[in-house]
Amino acid sequence: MGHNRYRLTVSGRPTLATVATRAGVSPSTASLAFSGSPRVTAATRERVLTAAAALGYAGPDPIAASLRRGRSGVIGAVVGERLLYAFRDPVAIQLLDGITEVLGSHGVGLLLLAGDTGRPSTEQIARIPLDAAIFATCGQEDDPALETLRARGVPVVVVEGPVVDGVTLIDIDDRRGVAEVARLLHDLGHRRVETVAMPLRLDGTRGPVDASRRARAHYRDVRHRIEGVEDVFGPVPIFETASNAVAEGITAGRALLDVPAHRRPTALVAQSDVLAAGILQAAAELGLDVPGDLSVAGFDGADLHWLGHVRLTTVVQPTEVKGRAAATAAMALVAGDHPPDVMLPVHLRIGTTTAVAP
Amino acid sequence: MGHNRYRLTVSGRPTLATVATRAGVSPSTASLAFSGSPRVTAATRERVLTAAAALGYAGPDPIAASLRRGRSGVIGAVVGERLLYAFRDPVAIQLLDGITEVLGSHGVGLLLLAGDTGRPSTEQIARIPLDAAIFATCGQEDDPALETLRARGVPVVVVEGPVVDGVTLIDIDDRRGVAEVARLLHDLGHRRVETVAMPLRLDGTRGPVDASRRARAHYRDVRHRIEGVEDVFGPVPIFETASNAVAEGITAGRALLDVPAHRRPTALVAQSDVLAAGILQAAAELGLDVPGDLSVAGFDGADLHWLGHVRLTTVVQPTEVKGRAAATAAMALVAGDHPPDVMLPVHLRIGTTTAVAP
DNA sequence: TCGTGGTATCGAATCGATTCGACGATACGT
DNA sequence: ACGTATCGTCGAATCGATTCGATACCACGA
Repeated sequence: MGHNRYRLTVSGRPTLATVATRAGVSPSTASLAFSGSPRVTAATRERVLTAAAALGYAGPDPIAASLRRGRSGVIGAVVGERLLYAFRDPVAIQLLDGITEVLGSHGVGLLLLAGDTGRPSTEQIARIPLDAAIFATCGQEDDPALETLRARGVPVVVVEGPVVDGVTLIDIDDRRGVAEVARLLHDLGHRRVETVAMPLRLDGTRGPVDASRRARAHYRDVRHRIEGVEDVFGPVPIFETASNAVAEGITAGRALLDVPAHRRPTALVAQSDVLAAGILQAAAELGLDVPGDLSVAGFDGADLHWLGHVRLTTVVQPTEVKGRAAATAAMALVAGDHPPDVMLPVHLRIGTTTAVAP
Repeated sequence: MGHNRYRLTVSGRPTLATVATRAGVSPSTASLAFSGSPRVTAATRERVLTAAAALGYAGPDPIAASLRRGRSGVIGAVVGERLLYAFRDPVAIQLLDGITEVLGSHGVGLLLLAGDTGRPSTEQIARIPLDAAIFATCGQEDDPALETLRARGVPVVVVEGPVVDGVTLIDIDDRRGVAEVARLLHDLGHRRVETVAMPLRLDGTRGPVDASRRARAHYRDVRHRIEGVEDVFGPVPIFETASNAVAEGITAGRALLDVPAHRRPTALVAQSDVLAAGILQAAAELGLDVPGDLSVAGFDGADLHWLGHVRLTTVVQPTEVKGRAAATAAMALVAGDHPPDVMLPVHLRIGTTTAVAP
């Protein structure tokens, strides 16, 4: 038999060099064979593959290939909260679904960056090889994780997050969408309207929002959805929830609806369908008829399968498209391109939860 | 200034060698400084860190470190279905939450391996550097992805999946749990009992299960949950759903309950809380009183926040613990250990959906 | 027969860090 | 003052593949 001209692994699993030697070719050729390059003869490729099979070699080590290629095939999705909470949000799930759809078709994997403290640990970001990161459900402004990633040279895509230089933004027209629903309510004669907001900051605060609190809001989309209401009604009372969850919607609903009828709002604009669902539940508890006594509108167009036959009036956003756009932008960044920001349209969907003011 | 004794990167981002040169130390020392080794003086570490800051070097490249260390810091979670469906399952989410809790504390990331075809693509598995993989919500027997992973030498943990040699199994006592709930129903006088099963295979089949279909079941837990009922009642009719979703529970409920009263079961044992929730909805539609006319039991102990005040009788499994156990086992495998299989206990939780037979 | 063009394969450099054993210097004990 | 620990730093090998430019080979035409 031929002597070994290439360094072989001392022990353990075979490497490409082992396979090459066994097939009687150079490592370079073996590599070409595995990558399916047309520069290698079918016969040679066959020999290499046979040798690999004989040695139990399952293909080039992804880590080594990553180093050489300069990319790992992993893209991170930053979901600020711990998984359990983040994934109670049907919008988050659908967004990630859209992302994986695109990434999967490129053979790239999606890695979840979560943190019970609200941020993924810097340690994690430092240790894990990421080709790019997508800020999915946590577009907090002034995010330290975003800074860390950029310092490492990891390209970043932000979904409905802060406007940062050099970061691709995938956005929807929150403000116009909410304004449309507000316009609808106004046309229906509503004048006592309040809005139930998603958290302005992740500090567990819950309750009416004053000017100073509002000025310190961390999330651009939350601000825009407030402004949309104000575009039609001018200043309205804002009730902030501690998280985007049904239970929070219930709490908010009870707080706002369990008051004397003359002070009770005739319509509530929730910043998400999940919150709206909670409000509906609170209204039912209090014996209020929707939409007879109260109109309720949401945002997202999520399919809340547990809502039963109620069709929520809402602003439908193309969540899955948003996810695909984010992933596509991320892939472009990895390829060295400079994808443009994306602004996606939203549209009003009128359901059975809004009617003329009582 | 000193001449460069170490090879520096020709252009682009600085490397550890660049930093080392600037700090006037060797690359080895710089590496030690970054890893926080006690073998390096505080003063030296300071010099290195200062040099790094000056150069805009954010720390060692994770890919290169991965190659040298032989691990990537990424663990894959195989969720068979596409994300959108997999994450409608509250149990899956809670399981993943438990997993990330442990992984996060080790600075390791969780990568989702999904596939709308039902399996993650082999291509993906080949390209992405994985230290280990956890089969989370798809313990299908004879899974090609499992084979691929093992061929690549990726350690595998299976949650409630097939029994495979050399693969760590995290299991719960499905059969005993279901038997307990069946015993309860039996003691309550129920004799016409049927069971609503999760998919036996992922082929979209829905309806009564005959012997041949049952023999071709792909999932061990599904089989065990059937056997648990049979342990008490002997052979019972089995209705298979096409997926573990509320809508499927509704469909099953309608099929089984919309029949003449004398043929209608007095109790239904669902293989999951999600399916049970659907059954409850179907029963309500048909005007059946639960638990007056019909007793319903589930499995999982998931918190279905949309169920309202109904407390489902169910078999509670420690889902989050299961996730933590899986992640812990995965970490052990990465470290070269041979973690033992784990069998977790379950317990019956009696709610308001079961009562004496009518 | 020799030159030329095209092609399949090969060599060697390279990606960027980690780690182990070696080495020099300092401190200490006698 | 000299031998010996101790401690901090350094050299060099190594992880395993990819890729570009070079080379060897073959066929073909003049």
